[in-house]
Order: sequence, then C-alpha cells, then structure tokens
Amino acid sequence: MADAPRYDDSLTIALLRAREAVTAQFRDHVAAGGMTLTQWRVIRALAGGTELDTTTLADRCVILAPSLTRIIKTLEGRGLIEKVPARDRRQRVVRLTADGEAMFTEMWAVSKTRYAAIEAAFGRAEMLDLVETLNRLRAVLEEDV
Amino acid sequence: MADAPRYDDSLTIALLRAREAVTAQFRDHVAAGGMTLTQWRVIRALAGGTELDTTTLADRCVILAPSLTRIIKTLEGRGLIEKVPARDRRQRVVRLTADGEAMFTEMWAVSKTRYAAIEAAFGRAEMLDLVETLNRLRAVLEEDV
DNA sequence: CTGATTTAATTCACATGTTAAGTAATTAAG
DNA sequence: CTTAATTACTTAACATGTGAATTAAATCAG
Repeated sequence: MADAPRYDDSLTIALLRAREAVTAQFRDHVAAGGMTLTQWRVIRALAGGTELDTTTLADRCVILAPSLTRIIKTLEGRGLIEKVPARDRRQRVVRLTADGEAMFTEMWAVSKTRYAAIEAAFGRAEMLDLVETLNRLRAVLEEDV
Repeated sequence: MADAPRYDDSLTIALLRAREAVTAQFRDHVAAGGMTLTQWRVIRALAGGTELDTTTLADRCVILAPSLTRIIKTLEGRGLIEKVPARDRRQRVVRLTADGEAMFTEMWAVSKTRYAAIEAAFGRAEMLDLVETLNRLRAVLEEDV
C-alpha cells in the first residue's frame, strides 16, 4: 500500500483538474457565442488585426497543426477569419474578418469579467504567482530532465 | 493595445502548456507500452486489485463517461481489465486482470522514475506547493465565483 | 540550373473531449 | 403492486488530440 499511486497528489491529475475547473468558467459563455474554447483561443490570438501563419498560430494557441487546419476551415466557413496572401506560398496566413473582430470584441468583454472574477476569488497575487510557477515548471521540463 | 489579450499571462494557456510539458515526460514511455496516457490513468486507478464502477473511475481519472465507455471496451478487448458482477446491475464494475496488473507493475517502475526526475529538476517542495495551489484554485472555482 | 533536402501544411486514421439523447435498472410515490 | 422519477451507463454526432504519411514550395549542394 505504501507504494500505491496516490492520485490526489499526482501533478498530472492536479493540472488536469485545475484546468478543467478554470475552463468551466468560460465554457458556457463561449458556447453561447456558438464556438468552442479551442476556436476561441484562435479568435483571441488574431484579435486586433493580427496576421499569423499556421505554425505561429498553433504555437500561441497550443493547438496541434492538424487540429488547427480543421479549425481554420471551420472559422473561415463561418466568415470569422480570412486568408491573407503570403510571400512564402507554403504558408497559410490568416486574420480576422470584420465579423470576426466584432465577435471578439463582444465576447472579450464578458471573458474579461469572468477572468476578473477568478482573480478576485483566488487572489490576484496568488494568480500571478501560479502562472509564474507553471511557466517555470514548463521551462525546467523543456530544458533537460 | 493596453487592453489587448496577453496570452503569455493567461492562466488557461499556462495550465495548458504546463500540462503539455508534464505529460510529454510520460507520453513516449506509455506509448511504448502500447497505450495512451488516458488509458494509463485507468490502469493506474485500478492497480492493486481495486474494483471500481464506471462513475467512480471516471471521477478519479478525470475522464468523461462516454470516453470511459470506449476505453473500457478497448482495454477489455486487450485483456487488461475485466468486468466484475455488481449488485446494482446498472453499474459496470471493473478490475485489472492478471495481465493488467503485470502491465501496471512493469510500467509503474519507469513512471516512478520519470516522476522522481521531474521532482528533482523542479524541486520537491515547489512540486508539493504547486499541487496544493492547483487544488486550492480548483476548490475556490468549484465553490462560487 | 538540377536534384536532394528541408520546411509548412494538409490529410489520414484512430483516440478522446463534449454535449445531447437514449436505454435499462433501481427507487420513490401513491 | 404499479407507475413515475431517478440513476448508471451507453450511444450518437461532432470537435479536437495525436502520430504518421503525404503534398507543395522553398532552400541547399554541387
């Protein structure tokens, strides 16, 4: 028994549950806007006229390339994003359409409120500290181990 | 620009990236054993002769019921888990087979090593502190907000 | 300039996440 | 005891995660 896995103490499980709890705070709102949380990350990354190629966009949104290919197709079909001609014709560069920017602006207002509520409930300092810790963990793991 | 979303500071993104970095430490090893990380969570939860119904198992592994239904089917097909007759015939109670226990024992040895390496690289105290913080965040969010 | 290599996306195949609807067994109401 | 409500799980449908193979374009070697 002493060697049995202790799931409550597991970092992977804790990360999974915490993320689940946080995203739950946004899921309904984003779904009400007719999109998924993953699609919302893409919209958010492109907000403000930002033009990005698929690789950069995938990195910033933490979405794998095959998923992003499908998401771009979906969002383009809904008229929220559009292609931009690129010098390197291998790249697919995209940006928000006017509709996409409008969608972002509308939803971002509520998103900010939810985020602020989380900050208020958990504590602003603790929040910043947690993000810093998570990024440090990531840096450590991506380096060696 | 002052109001633009700052992705680097986003809690959701930080959680996503951190989890990605941690799971990456185990993915190859688990894949070498012919299973996915999600399947491995199920095996791990059942290790040591533990018998669990689907609902409890889903909760412990942080897997939604529909996914677990499929996973149980897969693992049962591979002979790693088996059904146990239950009083309440609505429930599906499962446990590891002898092969399942053997698979767990073999893989757990390596998993422990990887986990220890992460602890060593990041710091044991920081690790425990992080898990505690994540669980506290979850508790706060699941309560009110 | 031509062929080999690398890079950026896409496509494929399968596993899982996610919500809604459906099914069977149990429990509660009357 | 019989029916309605609840519970535990499954199925369905679609979105995303994941690794491998493929395609097209750019770059490099000679």
